[in-house]
Amino acid sequence: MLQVAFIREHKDTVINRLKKRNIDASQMIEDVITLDEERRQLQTQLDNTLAESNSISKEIGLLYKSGKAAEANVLKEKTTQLKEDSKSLNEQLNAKTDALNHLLYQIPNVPHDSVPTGNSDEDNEEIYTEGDIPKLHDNALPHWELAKKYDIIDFELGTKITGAGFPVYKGKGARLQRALIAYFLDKNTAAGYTEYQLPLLVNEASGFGTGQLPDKEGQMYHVGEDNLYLIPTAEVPGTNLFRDELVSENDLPIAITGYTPCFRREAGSYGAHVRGLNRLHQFDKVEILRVEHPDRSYEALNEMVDHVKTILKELKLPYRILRLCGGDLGFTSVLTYDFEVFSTAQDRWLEISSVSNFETFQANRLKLRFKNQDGKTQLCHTLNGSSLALPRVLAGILENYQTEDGIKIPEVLIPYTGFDKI
RNA sequence: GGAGAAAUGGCAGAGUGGUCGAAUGCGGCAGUCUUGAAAACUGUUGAGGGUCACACCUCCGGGGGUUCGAAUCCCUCUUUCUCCGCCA
Repeated sequence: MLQVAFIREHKDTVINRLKKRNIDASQMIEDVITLDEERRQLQTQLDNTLAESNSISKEIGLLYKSGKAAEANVLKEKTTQLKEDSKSLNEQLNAKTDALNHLLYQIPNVPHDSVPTGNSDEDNEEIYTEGDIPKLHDNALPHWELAKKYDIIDFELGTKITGAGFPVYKGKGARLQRALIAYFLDKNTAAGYTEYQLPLLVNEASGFGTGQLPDKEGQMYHVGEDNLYLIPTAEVPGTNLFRDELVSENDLPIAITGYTPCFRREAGSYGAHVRGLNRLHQFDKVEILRVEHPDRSYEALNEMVDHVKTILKELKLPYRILRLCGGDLGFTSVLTYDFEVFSTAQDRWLEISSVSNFETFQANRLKLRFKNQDGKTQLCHTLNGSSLALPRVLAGILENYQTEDGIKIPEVLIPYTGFDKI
């Protein structure tokens, strides 16, 4: 969430930048400022009341010590009113703080200056393309047909044992998945990211820390009995590693990577665009995640983009990079680059990676800070990106690498699969 | 799952009703010494709110209570450790 002090000092910038998301936040921003002022007033009143009551208590202690019990008892009566006052002030303060926070949770992050204004994915800005779109033979198939033809992914079996959106990978399909995971992790660790294996279920505090809670609980699977959530992305456990941490400036940057399955309810998504591997309830993803000094978080963002580029280049998949417009930008993000692979058989672009800088938006909630050279504590910047999401990369490989007599395996993956063709 | 013990600053660890935001050690930072470093010595060093700056307020696992006053007493939750049971 945004910092109140920042809102107070940059009111107009905040309102103007939020217009990029097509929202008029002026009323909310005014309300935040008013609530915060009221909150601080109450805080001061409460502090003064407590200060008075503290000093009387000290006096009482001294009087008892010197045997003046009668005088002490007179003072005791004075504290009764103070106690009532502080109790009521405290209740008011809590109510005010809750109202302020409730409002702050509803305000999305302030988009970067370079983010284009816009409503939908049509307004995203294409900033880079690479790779040739292959010319496929006449009988080229979309990946869900290929999956059936070569018996490598079984969607019906998944539906039987769990439900739609839980595919079963078989034989060379399963092996190709494992190869991709290992390949991605190897690329990420070679680039300096430390590999982590993270819990797949998280508690409420973690969901809250990365912004899935409150409000978006409907998107996560919930284990009611233990009040745990299945992670929708490794971002949740990965970022929460640093919740309530005060790191040293020398510890920065922190760069981690992890493979996890991801679970998303995707309530309300149906239709042709969710066929096959395009949208699933359970899928695999390798994530990269960084905690950065505020001065170099954009440099880090570019490094992450370059890193993903080299992977796609090695896989020889045609892709493009988009700068997301305000309307398509995630709630917590300042600036996001989406990577899309061209699916030749479906004749459409498939999103396979999303690389974002959140600046202090997550760190503020997480209380993830570092001590700067002046000894002051300061919020870190957090960033993350997929490197990469499996199903659509798999779909891209299957569709773009198909030939009349089988699907070729990208060269860099052969050491991992142990075969060069499906 | 049963029984017992514990949770204190970046870490370790003292503190059982008032002058305790908290001894001490380690670590960090600054300095002295040194060609430089190490060692030694000296000083300094928790977080949040608030203020122009002070003052002041809050925080000793979370929440609640007793008391004029709580790190300290009571209730409750969570977590950790030890023993027993179960188990990949």
